[in-house]
Amino acid sequence: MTGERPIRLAIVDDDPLVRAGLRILVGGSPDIEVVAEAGDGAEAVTAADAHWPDIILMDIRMPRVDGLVATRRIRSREGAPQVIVLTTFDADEYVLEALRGGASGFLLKDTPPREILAAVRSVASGAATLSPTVIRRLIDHVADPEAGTRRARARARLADLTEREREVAILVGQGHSNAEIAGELGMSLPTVKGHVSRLLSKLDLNNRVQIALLVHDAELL
Amino acid sequence: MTGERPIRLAIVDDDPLVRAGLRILVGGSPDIEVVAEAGDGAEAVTAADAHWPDIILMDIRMPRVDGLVATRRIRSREGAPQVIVLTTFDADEYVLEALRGGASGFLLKDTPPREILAAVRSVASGAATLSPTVIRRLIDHVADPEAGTRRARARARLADLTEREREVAILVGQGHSNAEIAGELGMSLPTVKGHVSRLLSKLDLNNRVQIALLVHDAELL
DNA sequence: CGCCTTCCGCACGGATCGCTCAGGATGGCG
DNA sequence: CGCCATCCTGAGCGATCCGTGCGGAAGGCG
Repeated sequence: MTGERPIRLAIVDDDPLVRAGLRILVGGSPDIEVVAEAGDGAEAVTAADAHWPDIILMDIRMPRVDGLVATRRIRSREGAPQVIVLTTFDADEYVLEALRGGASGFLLKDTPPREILAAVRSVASGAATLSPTVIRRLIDHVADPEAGTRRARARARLADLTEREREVAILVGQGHSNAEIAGELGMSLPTVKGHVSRLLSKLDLNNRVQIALLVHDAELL
Repeated sequence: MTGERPIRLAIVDDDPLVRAGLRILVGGSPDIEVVAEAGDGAEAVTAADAHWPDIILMDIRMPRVDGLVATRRIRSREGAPQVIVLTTFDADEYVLEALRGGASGFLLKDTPPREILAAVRSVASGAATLSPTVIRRLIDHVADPEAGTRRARARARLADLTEREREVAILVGQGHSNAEIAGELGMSLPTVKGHVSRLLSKLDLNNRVQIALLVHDAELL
């Protein structure tokens, strides 16, 4: 990697001291070159357009336009630079919002300098880098025990249905009427009714909406 | 960390060669001690009970009981050991299922030996460790633009509803009948019908199931 | 084969849903 | 005040849904 052209880096932080620190940090690495700095999100967007960096180190809490919004704006273009969020706050909302906005990294400011540089290189080569606590947050978020067991329970209840019944249940879950289902599955309307009726009784439900909700909990799409 | 008692490690893989390789790898690290080995998921569960390791390196594809099921079983107990999944396959399903099952690590088998050891130590000290490609997968999953915008779109459609209409919509989304809604909100049955009817027309839908699905997309629970 | 079980299919009736039309209450505006 | 707009409320009626009952096809078993 060091034999290639240097990585073009932009630094975005409202605190001049932080920017200076990062600049000095990068100064020791000939394979990384600081091509732009910005003090808020608005400047960041224009700087990204003007200097086409490979990577942007982005703070979140900044005046005018914050880093999350700036990230989304920058990443919405084709061939946009990669964004690594670098902040003191690892609140769940921030992490998810940043990653959804297109960030490829999320580092806390207590990250050792060496690892910040490593993250820049790693993201430049296509990977993603997150601080350990951020990874933990992300895992907890997808692991969401509630959602997991709800799906499992729903699947269990749907387990001993006939193949035909399951097909009908899924179409009910899509919001189709009995007539539509009849057409879709090639059977008569009263037959569909029969299946729906059996579904209600087997699953101990009161109406088709509850069938639909159960199907969605089971994630049969 | 090296001054403490050694990390108790269990190795679970159906391939004796892989187990041997890992054993030799760990052999060079005095701070890690292999206390158990297992060749399938069932053995893994009993071994975890018998030897209470701190960390388990777990393969996924194994005869009888696979690593995902074994992970879930082991992690369902109090004070269970941490599990690091170590596999060649990084399919989305595997990653999510493993993390939901309680795994604290997910490494691909092409991970350099040094980093496997680092991951063991890191997880032992409470952090989580994922291979870069796995992190990428995880990010893509939470970033899922579809889910994010679906919620946003659903909210937008529900935005210009009356307060009363929204209340009715939510109860429809819970699977309640019109009569139940009437009781719940203290109005007459025909009134509820009127609201539902207006909901269908305003939202351009065909039946109450679709209202329910929209409410759930908007996450109004 | 005869018997049983399970599933699919269908028809009828009562219950529920969904549409249309309309009255009444509130608030803004000239 | 008169007028309009918006919202909540309600009644009548046709369409759809849901429950019950029944017949037929397919498979297991003595």
